[in-house]
Amino acid sequence: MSTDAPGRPRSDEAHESILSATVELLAEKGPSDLTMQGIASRAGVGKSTIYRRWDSKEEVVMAAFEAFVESIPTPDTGSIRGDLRALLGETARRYKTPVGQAILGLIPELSRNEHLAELLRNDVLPDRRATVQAVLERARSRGELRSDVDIELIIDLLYGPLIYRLQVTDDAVDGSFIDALIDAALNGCGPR
Amino acid sequence: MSTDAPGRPRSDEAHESILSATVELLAEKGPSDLTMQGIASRAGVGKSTIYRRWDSKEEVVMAAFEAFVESIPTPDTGSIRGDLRALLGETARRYKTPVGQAILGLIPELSRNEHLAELLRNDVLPDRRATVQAVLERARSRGELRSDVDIELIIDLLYGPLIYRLQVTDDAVDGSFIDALIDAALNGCGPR
Amino acid sequence: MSTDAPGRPRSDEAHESILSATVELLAEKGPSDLTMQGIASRAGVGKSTIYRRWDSKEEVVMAAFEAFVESIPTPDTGSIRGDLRALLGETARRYKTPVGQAILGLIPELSRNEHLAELLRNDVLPDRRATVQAVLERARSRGELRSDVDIELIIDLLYGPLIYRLQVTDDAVDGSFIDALIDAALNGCGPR
Amino acid sequence: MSTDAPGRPRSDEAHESILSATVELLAEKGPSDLTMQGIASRAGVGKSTIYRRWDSKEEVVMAAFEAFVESIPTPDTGSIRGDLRALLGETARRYKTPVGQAILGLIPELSRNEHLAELLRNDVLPDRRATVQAVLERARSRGELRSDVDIELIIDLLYGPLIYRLQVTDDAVDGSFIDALIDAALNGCGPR
DNA sequence: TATTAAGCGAGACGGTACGTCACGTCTTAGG
DNA sequence: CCTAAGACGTGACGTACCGTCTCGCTTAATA
Repeated sequence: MSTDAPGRPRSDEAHESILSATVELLAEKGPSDLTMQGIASRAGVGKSTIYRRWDSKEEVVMAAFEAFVESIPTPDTGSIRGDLRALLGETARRYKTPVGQAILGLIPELSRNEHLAELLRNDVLPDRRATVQAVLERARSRGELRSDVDIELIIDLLYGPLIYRLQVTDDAVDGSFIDALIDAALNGCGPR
Repeated sequence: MSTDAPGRPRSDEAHESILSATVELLAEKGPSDLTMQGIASRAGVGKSTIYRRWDSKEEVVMAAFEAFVESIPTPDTGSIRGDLRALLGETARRYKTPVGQAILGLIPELSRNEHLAELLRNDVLPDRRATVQAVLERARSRGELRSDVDIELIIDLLYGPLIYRLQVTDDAVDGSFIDALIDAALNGCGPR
Repeated sequence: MSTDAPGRPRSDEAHESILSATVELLAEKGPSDLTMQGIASRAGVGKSTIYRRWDSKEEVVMAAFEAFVESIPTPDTGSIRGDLRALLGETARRYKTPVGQAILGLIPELSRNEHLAELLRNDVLPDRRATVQAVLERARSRGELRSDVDIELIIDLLYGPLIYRLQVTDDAVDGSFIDALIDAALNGCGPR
Repeated sequence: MSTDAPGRPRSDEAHESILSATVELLAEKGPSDLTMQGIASRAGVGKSTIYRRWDSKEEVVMAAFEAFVESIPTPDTGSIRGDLRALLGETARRYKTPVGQAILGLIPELSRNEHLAELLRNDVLPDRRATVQAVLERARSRGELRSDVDIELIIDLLYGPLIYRLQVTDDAVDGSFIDALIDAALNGCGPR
């Protein structure tokens, strides 16, 4: 008994080489110089092999993104400050790589492409949320956080400024910025 | 005596109808269906009349943005919470408009297009910075802020999460979020 | 003891359904909309089953032609006029059918495809030549033709105008045209 | 007062270089290796400049034909045999050229493409008819033809065999064939 | 008042990428 | 070794925009 589809199965090799080629070309030339023919020839593949799997360039890029971004490991340094410093540092580091830059370049696509947005919101963000949540739970049990803190809010509070700097102002995102950011998030800017 | 350039002067009417057409088309069809020919024919203008004024579609959109988004008035409600609530509420409202969406879509272009980045960083951001600074100065003189607070940091802390939500997570950016954001920025999430 | 090739023998059923499908599709959609995939799926056959038997689409079509066009029976009415009228009438009738139209459509392929041209010239034309020759020999023995008449020339003289009308001018090819053609071929257009 | 269309006029230079490139490539590589991109780059022209003028490759080829095949001059040798020999000889010569071959290849398209058929029947055939008619009228006035001869029939009788040979049988179309053809058309093949 | 020089709407220009389609070959599992 | 199915690499198709160029025509300041 067989449950396979009839005919020649799709090539895993082609699948992967398409995604690799996409990542490489994004890193080398940026999203606006990414072409389907370019991906195809870098991957050693026909264009139709790409279109058989995805409907548009954006979907290919998103698939490449998913394949590329493995989960950031959950840090456990014993303090919330250490954990967050590790987490944000690694996040910043990744987004500064060429591929990370390319991924940032995809963000505005989210508002146009519902499928892409769903992919991100269902597959990528929950993963990050789980990591941050683990860190915050431990912090709360150590009394480093108020008990009523909203996890979504604190994610926004930490990642929002980080991505904002990387994208918009291009100000430095270094250790001292991350420390200041954590400090502000924990202590606030109001009078003590 | 005249210092005018010789020849027929550029038509203010054409200028404005181009920007209006751009805004209309952005609103109607979204940024990715915006074409120069589309702008030109909606505006009743030749394409070269557009290219005589701007170098690319992005610059037209940016100009439409500048023309459309007049400076947000500096609020003065008597408390930092009220002022920030007004400021962030208006900012969020504007970014939710079609043109605001289009502007958000230009963000990734910033890392590739130095001219665009300069436009934004020289013309738009300082304006906002001045507004926020005025609000914060008054707050500081009322004792609502620590004296050593970093104005860049607090801008990041307020606008970063806001834009992050609008762009990435598409979570609600409403009054209660803004209140929570202000609260977190002022009081922090750490133990009291 | 067996002298057959090893393995599963080729399916006669597949063979015939390919040729039938080819004829049907030629009749329905014309040669330029004929695709191998179309033949295969109409025949309920895989593309490679076709390519195992023929090297190209043209050869499939030619094979379909051979299978479809059986030889026109040699008429014997007692006069050259009657014989030629029967022969040309039947030829015209066949070329007016959808499949006949499709065959006419293959003619220009002859100058590009040597293999196709050979097939036609070795298999189809000699057959026709023999038929015409039989008719003419009888006519000559009855004194209805000059003794030195060139059979190739008279074939050209009869079939050329017929096919020319069918293909090029789309003028009527009916009984009275055929009569006029035969008359002209026998008596000429010069003064009596 | 101006009757010009608005906007930049179409370039005659581009027009002609497209047709020349088409003819060159037909001659060099044959009709089946003729591509639009090939024509465009040989002509130093964008593909859209071609598509702005013609709807398909076939129409480009037809236009190249019209541009290439200027009208055959009406011969006047003093005898019908001489005139027809000149006319058919020149016709045969032209159809043997690469472009002529390409035109022959277009014939089956006539039964599918009404626009193409009209082009041929309105522009090309009447011209030829007029030429033949002039020759035949003179012949008739010299008593070289019966008075009741049907001009369409004699055109078919002369051109049909000629094209038939060129297309189908690939037999020689030379001086002696043309002489025999004229002789048969004038005197017929029946007994004297 | 006539000249002049740039702007104007229109639309053609040379390009380039798109997504589709058919080609002829290859690779499955099964007969 | 055949079969049906269908994926494969290739390459042409015709479309849509890009940003530039070329028309004939305003439009105002200058001479």
